[in-house]
Amino acid sequence: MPTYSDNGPDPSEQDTNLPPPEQHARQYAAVRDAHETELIEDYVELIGDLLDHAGEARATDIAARMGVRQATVARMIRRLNDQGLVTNEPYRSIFLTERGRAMAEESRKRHGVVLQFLRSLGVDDATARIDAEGMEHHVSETTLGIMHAFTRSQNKAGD
Amino acid sequence: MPTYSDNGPDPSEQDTNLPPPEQHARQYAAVRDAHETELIEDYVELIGDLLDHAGEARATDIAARMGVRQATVARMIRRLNDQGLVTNEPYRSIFLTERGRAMAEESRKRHGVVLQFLRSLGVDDATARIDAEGMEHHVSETTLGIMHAFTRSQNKAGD
DNA sequence: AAACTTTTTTAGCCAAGGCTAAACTGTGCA
DNA sequence: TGCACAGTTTAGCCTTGGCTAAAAAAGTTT
Ligand SMILES: [Mn+2]
Ligand SMILES: [Mn+2]
Ligand SMILES: [Mn+2]
Ligand SMILES: [Mn+2]
Repeated sequence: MPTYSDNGPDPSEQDTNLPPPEQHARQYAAVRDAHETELIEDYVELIGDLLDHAGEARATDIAARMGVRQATVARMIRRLNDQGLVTNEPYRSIFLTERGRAMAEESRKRHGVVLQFLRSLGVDDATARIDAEGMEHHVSETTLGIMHAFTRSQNKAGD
Repeated sequence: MPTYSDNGPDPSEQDTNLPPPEQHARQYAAVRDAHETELIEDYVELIGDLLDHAGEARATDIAARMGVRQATVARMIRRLNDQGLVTNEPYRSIFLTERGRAMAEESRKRHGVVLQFLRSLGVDDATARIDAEGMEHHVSETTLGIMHAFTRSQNKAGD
């Protein structure tokens, strides 16, 4: 029977106490950082998916899948171009740069790990897809590794 | 050796195929919805925590823990007041309304479930806190329930 | 009591990310 | 060939959530 006496703080206390202010602030700062890159990553990932599955990435399709207006997409494409993630010429389809492809691949992989993890936890597909879309940007490398390992062990057990 | 022939779509295909455009759009819409309420919830939750642990919630402390400037906090407090979540008088401490208390309690609970879940997955405390701060807003009720059940079963197994 | 310090508030700047409306381009069909 | 329609771009509006700077109130010290 384990005791926690000389094993760090009492775990029941760990929940009710606030972390020190600086650590607390770093938590929120990490969330703000994630939100800065989140949309960019989703656009790049989506463009990569469209290129792979539909052969080309048109603004109309991006708008339909993002659920926003074309004007919104047009401005975002300009921003992606400014950041060196896509190449595009007026009235033509959009392509990823080398950097864009790398980001798309990264995002696709991370998104997949989170989605599979939720599925192997027992979450239904539609819900898992919704939750993964938001969660993926807030999962650290550490947690991602643990999720991946968990998924693998689950799938091994159930084959 | 299992076959997937009459068992729905081939699971290996489930990852590489895009969902239909309308479903895809709903995923991103859900993320946008979550982001609309996210900050509000974090403020209300933090104010509740400060009231419980420090006895009062001062703008300075909120700013320090949020990692933002006081001017930013001041404007957010006005917004919370407009939304009927807090009461505040000039140069005095901030209090939660009935609705505010309810939201704080909700958020606190949900945050706790996600944090405990990550811990029981094996994520270290500091990382779990950072990830939970962002993930909590993107976890559906369905997934939350599954996380809670998982945590309970883990803790039962390890006592 | 006066002076100084801290806290709070207000005003105004900026970028991001939604929107509508209108102009422009390109394509396909009569 | 010409024209209509679909797709794209641009201009300009709005809200959110950061920021700085400066004014005003409250609290503390001498
Ligand atoms: Mn994604
Ligand atoms: Mn996403
Ligand atoms: Mn949070
Ligand atoms: Mn988020």
